[in-house]
Amino acid sequence: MCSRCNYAKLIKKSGLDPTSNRVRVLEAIGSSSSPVSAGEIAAAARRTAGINRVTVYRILDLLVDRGLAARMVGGGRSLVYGMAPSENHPAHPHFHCRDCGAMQCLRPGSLQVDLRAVERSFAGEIHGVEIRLEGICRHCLKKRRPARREAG
Amino acid sequence: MCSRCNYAKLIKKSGLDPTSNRVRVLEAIGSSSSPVSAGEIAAAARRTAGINRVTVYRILDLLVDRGLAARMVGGGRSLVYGMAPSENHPAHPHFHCRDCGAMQCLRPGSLQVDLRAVERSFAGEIHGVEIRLEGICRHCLKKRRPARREAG
DNA sequence: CACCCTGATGCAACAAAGTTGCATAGGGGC
DNA sequence: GCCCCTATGCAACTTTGTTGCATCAGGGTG
Repeated sequence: MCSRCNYAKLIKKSGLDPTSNRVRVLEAIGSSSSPVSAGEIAAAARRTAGINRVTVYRILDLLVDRGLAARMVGGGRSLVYGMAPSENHPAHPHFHCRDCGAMQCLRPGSLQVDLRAVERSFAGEIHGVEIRLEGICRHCLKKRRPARREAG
Repeated sequence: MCSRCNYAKLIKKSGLDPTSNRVRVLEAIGSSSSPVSAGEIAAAARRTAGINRVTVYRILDLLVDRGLAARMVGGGRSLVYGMAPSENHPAHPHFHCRDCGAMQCLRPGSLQVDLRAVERSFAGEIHGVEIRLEGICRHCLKKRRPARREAG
């Protein structure tokens, strides 16, 4: 989503050592236009240098834990990772297409929730919100009704 | 969440045969006060009669596919299942506690989103929305600051 | 009733995803 | 140099989910 982020700085700000592996993992997440799976992250990180599967999992846990990355459901049973909200990566809802399984990030702010109501009635501390839309993306819609104009 | 649901009828309405396994799986989901994992569902269903692991997975896929159940991320990497919105189970947001990992269902309607804005700008078809709050539940808050009154 | 078809289920083997324990390497302080 | 700490790798393992195939129950047809 963003290639001008200083990932090392982000990591440092969260109190972690910005090792090259960590930077590469976060970079893999941040430079993708939509959330990515652990496997894809490992593959991407491996393209620039060797990295072990286990290391990727451990780093992902760290990043999620420190609030640098966000874990969510992809299509089916898979889990995917995206950048957690930060300066260059504003919070945004996600859309999952039931047909092709693709996930996409929606425009930040395209969907607002009013947290104040819950905060009044809910006795815990709220740190974040994740909104996920489910449906059919425009590509799949087009495939389904290819002759819409003629069919009327 | 609800024990007066007629699960068999729900299943039938979706066009599926209400076999006893399917009813038991949906019942396991619907009678839990918070979303449950596939493993827990299998265990619950097994309490009333034998059921195979594979069958549970297959039924879960079916239920999710037919919109009877909803799949979401639990704590960490786990996936959990809850009732999809229906008559007796209105849509509601979920809360996940970072500390204890527990998930809870919030009151239906405690959090509203205005879909119209997205629908105007988004070129796909939206079928559903899932809202997930992340934070610390009140039990864990209490554990963290046990002597709040005295500490001031 | 025998026959056949269909869909649901079970079983076993498999594959993928994630985890654990332990060894090693590198950096900082003594 | 020595010690300690953390990050990483590696191999083995567990858990979770999937596939292929056999079986079984039910429903229709002769």
